[in-house]
Amino acid sequence: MKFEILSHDTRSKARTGRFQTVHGTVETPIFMPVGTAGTVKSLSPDELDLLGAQIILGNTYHLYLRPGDERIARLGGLHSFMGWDRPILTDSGGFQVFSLARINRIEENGVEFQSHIDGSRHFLSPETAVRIQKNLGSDIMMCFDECTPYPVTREYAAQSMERTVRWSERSREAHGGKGGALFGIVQGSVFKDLREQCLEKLLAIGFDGYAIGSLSVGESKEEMFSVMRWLAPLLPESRPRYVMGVGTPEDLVEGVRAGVDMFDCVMPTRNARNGMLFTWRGPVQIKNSKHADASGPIDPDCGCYTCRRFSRAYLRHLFTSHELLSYRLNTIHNLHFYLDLMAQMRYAIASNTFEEWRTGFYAAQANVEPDGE
RNA sequence: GUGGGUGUAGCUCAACUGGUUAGAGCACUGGGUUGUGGCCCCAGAGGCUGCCGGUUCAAGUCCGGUCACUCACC
Repeated sequence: MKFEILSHDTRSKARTGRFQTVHGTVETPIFMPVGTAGTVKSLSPDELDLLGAQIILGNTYHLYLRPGDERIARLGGLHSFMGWDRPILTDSGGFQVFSLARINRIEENGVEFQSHIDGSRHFLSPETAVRIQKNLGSDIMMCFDECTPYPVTREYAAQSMERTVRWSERSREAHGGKGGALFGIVQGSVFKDLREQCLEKLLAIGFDGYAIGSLSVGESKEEMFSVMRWLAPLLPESRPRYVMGVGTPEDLVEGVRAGVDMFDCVMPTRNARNGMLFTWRGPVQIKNSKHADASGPIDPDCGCYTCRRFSRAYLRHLFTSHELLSYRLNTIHNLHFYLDLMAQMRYAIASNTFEEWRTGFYAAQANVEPDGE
Protein backbone atom coordinates (compact mmCIF):
# COMPACT_ATOMS: atom_id res chain seq x y z
CA MET A 1 0.00 0.00 0.00
CA LYS A 2 1.33 3.36 -0.99
CA PHE A 3 1.53 5.90 1.83
CA GLU A 4 3.07 9.34 1.55
CA ILE A 5 3.62 12.04 4.14
CA LEU A 6 2.43 15.41 2.90
CA SER A 7 3.35 17.71 5.78
CA HIS A 8 4.74 17.78 9.29
CA ASP A 9 3.78 20.01 12.17
CA THR A 10 7.04 21.51 13.43
CA ARG A 11 6.07 21.70 17.10
CA SER A 12 4.52 18.26 17.59
CA LYS A 13 4.61 14.79 16.05
CA ALA A 14 1.50 15.52 13.99
CA ARG A 15 1.64 14.93 10.27
CA THR A 16 -0.67 14.78 7.27
CA GLY A 17 -0.48 12.15 4.58
CA ARG A 18 -2.43 10.06 2.15
CA PHE A 19 -2.64 6.43 1.22
CA GLN A 20 -4.05 4.72 -1.80
CA THR A 21 -6.21 1.64 -2.07
CA VAL A 22 -7.95 0.15 -5.09
CA HIS A 23 -11.11 1.80 -3.79
CA GLY A 24 -9.60 5.24 -3.59
CA THR A 25 -7.38 7.62 -1.68
CA VAL A 26 -7.57 8.42 2.02
CA GLU A 27 -6.27 11.66 3.51
CA THR A 28 -4.77 11.31 6.98
CA PRO A 29 -5.16 11.87 9.88
CA ILE A 30 -8.51 10.17 9.42
CA PHE A 31 -11.39 8.92 11.54
CA MET A 32 -13.09 5.74 10.32
CA PRO A 33 -16.79 5.39 11.19
CA VAL A 34 -17.58 1.92 12.46
CA GLY A 35 -19.88 -0.18 10.28
CA THR A 36 -19.77 -3.43 12.19
CA ALA A 37 -22.41 -5.45 10.42
CA GLY A 38 -22.06 -4.06 6.92
CA THR A 39 -23.72 -0.76 7.78
CA VAL A 40 -22.83 2.36 9.69
CA LYS A 41 -25.92 2.06 11.84
CA SER A 42 -28.89 4.10 10.60
CA LEU A 43 -27.09 5.71 7.64
CA SER A 44 -27.03 4.92 3.93
CA PRO A 45 -23.75 4.90 1.98
CA ASP A 46 -24.85 8.07 0.19
CA GLU A 47 -25.25 9.85 3.50
CA LEU A 48 -21.81 8.69 4.61
CA ASP A 49 -20.43 10.02 1.37
CA LEU A 50 -22.08 13.41 1.93
CA LEU A 51 -20.60 13.52 5.43
CA GLY A 52 -17.16 13.14 3.86
CA ALA A 53 -16.39 9.67 5.20
CA GLN A 54 -13.35 8.43 3.29
CA ILE A 55 -13.08 4.97 4.76
CA ILE A 56 -15.19 2.89 7.12
CA LEU A 57 -14.56 -0.11 9.33
CA GLY A 58 -16.21 -3.48 8.84
CA ASN A 59 -16.09 -6.48 11.08
CA THR A 60 -14.78 -9.99 10.55
CA TYR A 61 -16.46 -11.51 13.58
CA HIS A 62 -19.94 -10.16 12.88
CA LEU A 63 -19.96 -10.67 9.12
CA TYR A 64 -18.53 -14.17 9.43
CA LEU A 65 -21.34 -15.14 11.81
CA ARG A 66 -24.01 -13.32 9.81
CA PRO A 67 -24.57 -13.36 6.86
CA GLY A 68 -21.32 -15.32 6.36
CA ASP A 69 -18.16 -14.21 4.58
CA GLU A 70 -18.52 -16.85 1.86
CA ARG A 71 -22.00 -15.63 1.03
CA ILE A 72 -20.67 -12.07 0.83
CA ALA A 73 -17.88 -13.29 -1.45
CA ARG A 74 -20.41 -14.99 -3.73
CA LEU A 75 -22.36 -11.73 -3.84
CA GLY A 76 -19.31 -9.83 -5.01
CA GLY A 77 -17.62 -8.78 -1.79
CA LEU A 78 -18.52 -6.39 1.01
CA HIS A 79 -18.23 -3.19 -1.05
CA SER A 80 -20.79 -4.41 -3.56
CA PHE A 81 -22.91 -6.11 -0.91
CA MET A 82 -23.38 -2.94 1.14
CA GLY A 83 -23.22 -0.45 -1.70
CA TRP A 84 -20.11 1.38 -0.50
CA ASP A 85 -17.38 1.79 -3.09
CA ARG A 86 -14.79 3.60 -1.00
CA PRO A 87 -12.14 1.91 1.16
CA ILE A 88 -13.01 -0.50 3.96
CA LEU A 89 -10.75 -1.55 6.81
CA THR A 90 -11.73 -4.77 8.54
CA ASP A 91 -11.07 -5.70 12.11
CA SER A 92 -9.73 -9.22 12.51
CA GLY A 93 -12.34 -10.47 14.93
CA GLY A 94 -9.83 -10.86 17.72
CA PHE A 95 -11.28 -8.05 19.78
CA GLN A 96 -14.87 -9.22 19.33
CA VAL A 97 -14.09 -12.80 20.21
CA PHE A 98 -12.65 -11.54 23.48
CA SER A 99 -15.31 -8.91 24.17
CA LEU A 100 -18.56 -10.37 22.82
CA ALA A 101 -18.39 -14.12 22.51
CA ARG A 102 -18.22 -16.74 25.21
CA ILE A 103 -14.72 -18.07 24.94
CA ASN A 104 -14.39 -21.79 25.36
CA ARG A 105 -10.67 -22.16 24.81
CA ILE A 106 -7.68 -20.06 23.84
CA GLU A 107 -4.94 -22.18 22.41
CA GLU A 108 -1.84 -21.63 20.33
CA ASN A 109 -3.70 -22.34 17.13
CA GLY A 110 -6.54 -19.88 17.79
CA VAL A 111 -9.69 -19.29 19.81
CA GLU A 112 -12.71 -21.53 20.17
CA PHE A 113 -15.79 -19.50 21.02
CA GLN A 114 -19.56 -19.50 21.00
CA SER A 115 -21.53 -17.02 18.94
CA HIS A 116 -23.22 -14.22 20.89
CA ILE A 117 -26.13 -14.59 18.46
CA ASP A 118 -27.11 -18.24 18.72
CA GLY A 119 -24.48 -19.93 20.88
CA SER A 120 -23.09 -21.95 17.97
CA ARG A 121 -19.45 -23.02 18.27
CA HIS A 122 -16.73 -21.59 16.05
CA PHE A 123 -12.97 -21.47 15.78
CA LEU A 124 -11.06 -18.39 14.73
CA SER A 125 -7.36 -18.46 13.93
CA PRO A 126 -4.96 -16.12 12.16
CA GLU A 127 -5.50 -18.09 8.95
CA THR A 128 -9.29 -18.08 9.12
CA ALA A 129 -9.37 -14.40 10.10
CA VAL A 130 -7.30 -13.48 7.04
CA ARG A 131 -9.35 -15.77 4.80
CA ILE A 132 -12.57 -14.13 6.00
CA GLN A 133 -11.17 -10.64 5.44
CA LYS A 134 -10.12 -11.65 1.93
CA ASN A 135 -13.60 -13.00 1.26
CA LEU A 136 -14.99 -9.65 2.35
CA GLY A 137 -12.67 -7.89 -0.08
CA SER A 138 -11.11 -5.72 2.62
CA ASP A 139 -8.78 -2.89 1.60
CA ILE A 140 -6.94 -3.01 4.91
CA MET A 141 -6.91 -6.23 6.92
CA MET A 142 -5.86 -6.53 10.52
CA CYS A 143 -3.84 -9.34 12.05
CA PHE A 144 -5.69 -11.68 14.39
CA ASP A 145 -4.71 -10.56 17.88
CA GLU A 146 -5.63 -10.69 21.53
CA CYS A 147 -6.76 -7.45 23.09
CA THR A 148 -5.33 -7.67 26.59
CA PRO A 149 -7.73 -6.69 29.33
CA TYR A 150 -6.96 -4.10 31.98
CA PRO A 151 -5.68 -4.39 34.57
CA VAL A 152 -3.48 -7.33 33.67
CA THR A 153 -0.39 -8.88 35.20
CA ARG A 154 2.92 -8.33 33.48
CA GLU A 155 3.23 -12.08 33.06
CA TYR A 156 -0.07 -12.44 31.24
CA ALA A 157 0.56 -9.31 29.15
CA ALA A 158 3.94 -10.74 28.06
CA GLN A 159 2.53 -14.17 27.29
CA SER A 160 -0.40 -12.71 25.38
CA MET A 161 1.83 -10.31 23.47
CA GLU A 162 4.16 -13.15 22.41
CA ARG A 163 1.20 -15.15 21.17
CA THR A 164 -0.16 -12.15 19.26
CA VAL A 165 3.26 -11.84 17.60
CA ARG A 166 3.18 -15.51 16.57
CA TRP A 167 -0.36 -15.02 15.29
CA SER A 168 0.86 -11.97 13.38
CA GLU A 169 3.53 -14.05 11.63
CA ARG A 170 0.87 -16.53 10.62
CA SER A 171 -1.45 -13.74 9.49
CA ARG A 172 1.35 -12.39 7.31
CA GLU A 173 1.97 -15.88 5.94
CA ALA A 174 -1.72 -16.46 5.21
CA HIS A 175 -2.01 -13.05 3.57
CA GLY A 176 0.81 -13.87 1.19
CA GLY A 177 1.21 -10.28 0.01
CA LYS A 178 -1.93 -10.57 -2.12
CA GLY A 179 -5.13 -8.54 -1.91
CA GLY A 180 -5.54 -5.58 0.40
CA ALA A 181 -2.99 -4.24 2.85
CA LEU A 182 -2.21 -5.99 6.14
CA PHE A 183 -1.57 -4.14 9.40
CA GLY A 184 0.14 -5.51 12.50
CA ILE A 185 -1.08 -4.66 15.99
CA VAL A 186 1.28 -3.71 18.81
CA GLN A 187 0.27 -5.23 22.14
CA GLY A 188 1.87 -5.27 25.57
CA SER A 189 -0.69 -3.41 27.69
CA VAL A 190 0.80 -0.49 29.66
CA PHE A 191 4.27 -2.03 29.90
CA LYS A 192 6.71 0.00 27.88
CA ASP A 193 9.32 -2.71 27.39
CA LEU A 194 6.66 -5.21 26.27
CA ARG A 195 5.26 -2.72 23.76
CA GLU A 196 8.76 -2.05 22.42
CA GLN A 197 9.57 -5.75 22.16
CA CYS A 198 6.30 -6.35 20.35
CA LEU A 199 6.95 -3.55 17.90
CA GLU A 200 10.46 -4.81 17.20
CA LYS A 201 9.15 -8.29 16.37
CA LEU A 202 6.36 -6.92 14.19
CA LEU A 203 8.84 -4.74 12.31
CA ALA A 204 10.90 -7.85 11.60
CA ILE A 205 7.84 -9.46 10.03
CA GLY A 206 6.97 -6.32 8.10
CA PHE A 207 3.51 -4.84 7.66
CA ASP A 208 1.85 -2.17 5.54
CA GLY A 209 0.85 -0.24 8.62
CA TYR A 210 1.04 -0.53 12.40
CA ALA A 211 -1.70 -0.29 14.96
CA ILE A 212 -1.69 0.23 18.70
CA GLY A 213 -4.19 -2.12 20.33
CA SER A 214 -5.60 -2.54 23.84
CA LEU A 215 -6.04 1.14 24.58
CA SER A 216 -9.09 2.61 26.36
CA VAL A 217 -9.90 -0.74 27.87
CA GLY A 218 -10.16 0.64 31.40
CA GLU A 219 -6.83 2.35 32.04
CA SER A 220 -6.74 6.00 33.04
CA LYS A 221 -6.55 8.81 30.50
CA GLU A 222 -3.04 9.58 31.71
CA GLU A 223 -1.90 6.02 31.07
CA MET A 224 -3.51 5.93 27.65
CA PHE A 225 -2.00 9.27 26.61
CA SER A 226 1.32 8.17 28.01
CA VAL A 227 1.36 4.99 25.91
CA MET A 228 0.25 6.90 22.82
CA ARG A 229 2.88 9.60 23.28
CA TRP A 230 5.91 7.39 23.58
CA LEU A 231 4.75 4.52 21.38
CA ALA A 232 3.28 6.30 18.35
CA PRO A 233 6.53 8.09 17.43
CA LEU A 234 8.34 4.72 17.56
CA LEU A 235 6.09 3.29 14.84
CA PRO A 236 7.69 3.60 11.39
CA GLU A 237 7.50 7.14 10.03
CA SER A 238 6.79 5.84 6.55
CA ARG A 239 3.75 3.71 7.41
CA PRO A 240 0.26 4.61 8.60
CA ARG A 241 -0.14 4.55 12.37
CA TYR A 242 -3.50 3.44 13.70
CA VAL A 243 -4.84 3.57 17.26
CA MET A 244 -7.67 1.07 17.49
CA GLY A 245 -10.99 1.78 19.17
CA VAL A 246 -10.19 5.35 20.21
CA GLY A 247 -11.83 7.62 21.13
CA THR A 248 -13.22 10.87 22.44
CA PRO A 249 -12.59 14.12 20.53
CA GLU A 250 -9.81 14.90 23.01
CA ASP A 251 -8.29 11.45 22.46
CA LEU A 252 -8.18 12.10 18.71
CA VAL A 253 -6.50 15.47 19.16
CA GLU A 254 -3.88 14.02 21.49
CA GLY A 255 -3.41 11.03 19.20
CA VAL A 256 -2.84 13.20 16.16
CA ARG A 257 -0.45 15.33 18.17
CA ALA A 258 1.48 12.15 19.03
CA GLY A 259 1.75 11.27 15.34
CA VAL A 260 -1.19 8.89 14.87
CA ASP A 261 -2.82 8.80 11.41
CA MET A 262 -5.90 6.63 11.82
CA PHE A 263 -8.65 6.09 14.38
CA ASP A 264 -11.89 4.21 14.68
CA CYS A 265 -14.40 4.29 17.47
CA VAL A 266 -18.04 3.48 18.07
CA MET A 267 -18.38 6.55 20.23
CA PRO A 268 -19.83 9.06 17.75
CA THR A 269 -22.36 6.58 16.38
CA ARG A 270 -23.29 4.74 19.57
CA ASN A 271 -23.47 7.89 21.66
CA ALA A 272 -25.61 9.48 18.96
CA ARG A 273 -28.13 6.69 19.39
CA ASN A 274 -27.95 7.22 23.13
CA GLY A 275 -28.57 10.94 22.90
CA MET A 276 -25.07 12.29 23.54
CA LEU A 277 -24.07 14.80 20.91
CA PHE A 278 -20.62 16.30 20.39
CA THR A 279 -20.28 20.00 19.71
CA TRP A 280 -17.52 22.57 19.41
CA ARG A 281 -18.62 23.85 22.82
CA GLY A 282 -18.56 20.46 24.49
CA PRO A 283 -20.96 17.54 24.80
CA VAL A 284 -24.75 17.98 24.82
CA GLN A 285 -27.18 15.49 26.34
CA ILE A 286 -30.18 15.97 24.08
CA LYS A 287 -32.47 14.19 26.55
CA ASN A 288 -31.94 16.89 29.19
CA SER A 289 -35.21 18.64 29.99
CA LYS A 290 -33.61 22.06 29.46
CA HIS A 291 -33.80 21.42 25.71
CA ALA A 292 -37.55 20.85 25.72
CA ASP A 293 -38.30 24.38 24.49
CA ALA A 294 -34.96 25.16 22.82
CA SER A 295 -35.54 26.39 19.29
CA GLY A 296 -31.84 26.61 18.40
CA PRO A 297 -29.68 23.91 16.81
CA ILE A 298 -27.45 21.45 18.68
CA ASP A 299 -24.42 23.48 17.69
CA PRO A 300 -24.65 26.95 16.12
CA ASP A 301 -21.15 26.42 14.72
CA CYS A 302 -22.06 23.18 12.96
CA GLY A 303 -23.01 23.00 9.30
CA CYS A 304 -24.42 19.47 9.27
CA TYR A 305 -27.86 18.64 7.91
CA THR A 306 -29.25 18.09 11.41
CA CYS A 307 -28.04 21.46 12.70
CA ARG A 308 -29.12 23.37 9.60
CA ARG A 309 -32.61 21.97 9.76
CA PHE A 310 -33.75 20.95 13.26
CA SER A 311 -34.10 22.45 16.74
CA ARG A 312 -32.86 20.90 19.95
CA ALA A 313 -36.49 20.75 21.10
CA TYR A 314 -37.41 18.59 18.10
CA LEU A 315 -34.37 16.36 18.48
CA ARG A 316 -35.15 15.91 22.18
CA HIS A 317 -38.72 14.99 21.27
CA LEU A 318 -37.53 12.42 18.71
CA PHE A 319 -35.12 10.94 21.24
CA THR A 320 -37.55 10.67 24.13
CA SER A 321 -40.14 9.20 21.75
CA HIS A 322 -37.66 6.60 20.50
CA GLU A 323 -38.35 7.69 16.94
CA LEU A 324 -36.16 6.13 14.24
CA LEU A 325 -35.29 9.54 12.84
CA SER A 326 -33.60 10.35 16.15
CA TYR A 327 -30.91 7.76 15.48
CA ARG A 328 -30.32 9.03 11.96
CA LEU A 329 -30.19 12.75 12.70
CA ASN A 330 -28.01 12.30 15.80
CA THR A 331 -25.63 9.99 13.95
CA ILE A 332 -25.36 12.43 11.06
CA HIS A 333 -24.46 15.19 13.48
CA ASN A 334 -21.87 13.27 15.49
CA LEU A 335 -20.14 11.82 12.44
CA HIS A 336 -20.07 15.24 10.84
CA PHE A 337 -18.42 16.57 14.00
CA TYR A 338 -15.79 13.82 14.07
CA LEU A 339 -15.01 14.06 10.36
CA ASP A 340 -14.91 17.84 10.49
CA LEU A 341 -12.63 17.64 13.53
CA MET A 342 -10.17 15.53 11.52
CA ALA A 343 -10.43 17.84 8.50
CA GLN A 344 -9.67 20.84 10.70
CA MET A 345 -6.64 19.07 12.15
CA ARG A 346 -5.37 18.16 8.68
CA TYR A 347 -5.69 21.78 7.64
CA ALA A 348 -4.00 23.06 10.82
CA ILE A 349 -1.09 20.66 10.42
CA ALA A 350 -0.64 21.53 6.75
CA SER A 351 -0.57 25.22 7.62
CA ASN A 352 1.66 24.56 10.63
CA THR A 353 -0.81 26.04 13.09
CA PHE A 354 -1.74 22.85 14.89
CA GLU A 355 -0.72 24.01 18.37
CA GLU A 356 -2.76 27.20 18.06
CA TRP A 357 -5.68 25.24 16.67
CA ARG A 358 -5.43 22.79 19.61
CA THR A 359 -5.43 25.60 22.18
CA GLY A 360 -8.49 27.10 20.56
CA PHE A 361 -10.24 23.74 20.41
CA TYR A 362 -9.85 23.12 24.14
CA ALA A 363 -10.86 26.67 25.01
CA ALA A 364 -14.07 26.24 23.02
CA GLN A 365 -14.79 22.76 24.44
CA ALA A 366 -14.79 24.22 27.95
CA ASN A 367 -17.66 26.55 27.10
CA VAL A 368 -20.82 25.81 28.97
CA GLU A 369 -23.61 24.83 26.68
CA PRO A 370 -26.47 27.30 26.35
CA ASP A 371 -29.55 26.50 28.42
CA GLY A 372 -32.40 28.12 26.62
CA GLU A 373 -32.99 29.75 23.26
C1' G B 1 -81.94 0.27 44.79
C1' U B 2 -79.52 -4.61 46.78
C1' G B 3 -75.13 -7.54 47.27
C1' G B 4 -69.81 -8.22 46.28
C1' G B 5 -64.93 -6.35 44.99
C1' U B 6 -61.17 -2.53 44.71
C1' G B 7 -58.99 2.32 46.42
C1' U B 8 -50.90 2.62 48.27
C1' A B 9 -45.59 7.17 43.78
C1' G B 10 -47.50 9.91 37.20
C1' C B 11 -48.82 4.36 35.56
C1' U B 12 -49.08 -1.11 36.84
C1' C B 13 -48.64 -3.33 41.38
C1' A B 14 -45.95 -5.27 46.39
C1' A B 15 -45.93 -4.91 51.83
C1' C B 16 -46.48 -12.81 56.16
C1' U B 17 -51.31 -13.49 61.21
C1' G B 18 -51.11 -5.10 63.14
C1' G B 19 -44.46 -4.19 64.37
C1' U B 20 -37.77 -0.52 61.91
C1' U B 21 -37.57 5.15 57.88
C1' A B 22 -44.27 1.96 52.98
C1' G B 23 -41.04 -1.01 48.33
C1' A B 24 -40.45 -2.68 42.90
C1' G B 25 -40.86 -2.17 37.53
C1' C B 26 -41.95 1.49 33.99
C1' A B 27 -42.11 6.82 33.45
C1' C B 28 -39.43 11.28 35.25
C1' U B 29 -34.37 14.08 36.68
C1' G B 30 -28.95 13.98 36.34
C1' G B 31 -24.31 11.25 35.21
C1' G B 32 -21.68 7.35 32.52
C1' U B 33 -20.71 4.86 27.66
C1' U B 34 -13.79 4.24 23.53
C1' G B 35 -11.41 -2.26 17.39
C1' U B 36 -21.00 -1.56 18.55
C1' G B 37 -26.56 -6.17 20.61
C1' G B 38 -30.77 0.65 18.79
C1' C B 39 -28.36 -1.52 24.64
C1' C B 40 -26.59 -1.37 29.38
C1' C B 41 -24.76 0.75 34.10
C1' C B 42 -24.83 4.39 38.32
C1' A B 43 -27.29 8.01 41.13
C1' G B 44 -31.66 11.02 42.36
C1' A B 45 -36.49 13.03 42.93
C1' G B 46 -41.27 11.55 43.75
C1' G B 47 -46.30 8.99 49.11
C1' C B 48 -51.74 13.38 54.34
C1' U B 49 -51.56 4.54 51.79
C1' G B 50 -59.37 8.09 48.87
C1' C B 51 -61.58 10.92 53.18
C1' C B 52 -63.48 11.33 58.54
C1' G B 53 -63.57 9.03 63.13
C1' G B 54 -62.43 4.85 66.45
C1' U B 55 -59.54 0.52 68.78
C1' U B 56 -54.25 -0.17 70.12
C1' C B 57 -47.89 0.88 73.07
C1' A B 58 -48.19 0.63 67.59
C1' A B 59 -52.87 0.98 61.80
C1' G B 60 -51.49 0.74 54.62
C1' U B 61 -53.19 -3.63 57.57
C1' C B 62 -58.52 -4.14 62.49
C1' C B 63 -63.70 -1.54 63.39
C1' G B 64 -67.62 2.26 62.03
C1' G B 65 -69.02 5.90 58.60
C1' U B 66 -68.41 8.28 53.98
C1' C B 67 -66.84 9.11 48.79
C1' A B 68 -65.11 7.12 44.11
C1' C B 69 -64.54 3.25 40.64
C1' U B 70 -66.14 -1.59 39.24
C1' C B 71 -68.93 -6.35 38.76
C1' A B 72 -73.47 -9.05 39.47
C1' C B 73 -78.61 -8.96 40.33
C1' C B 74 -83.45 -6.29 40.51
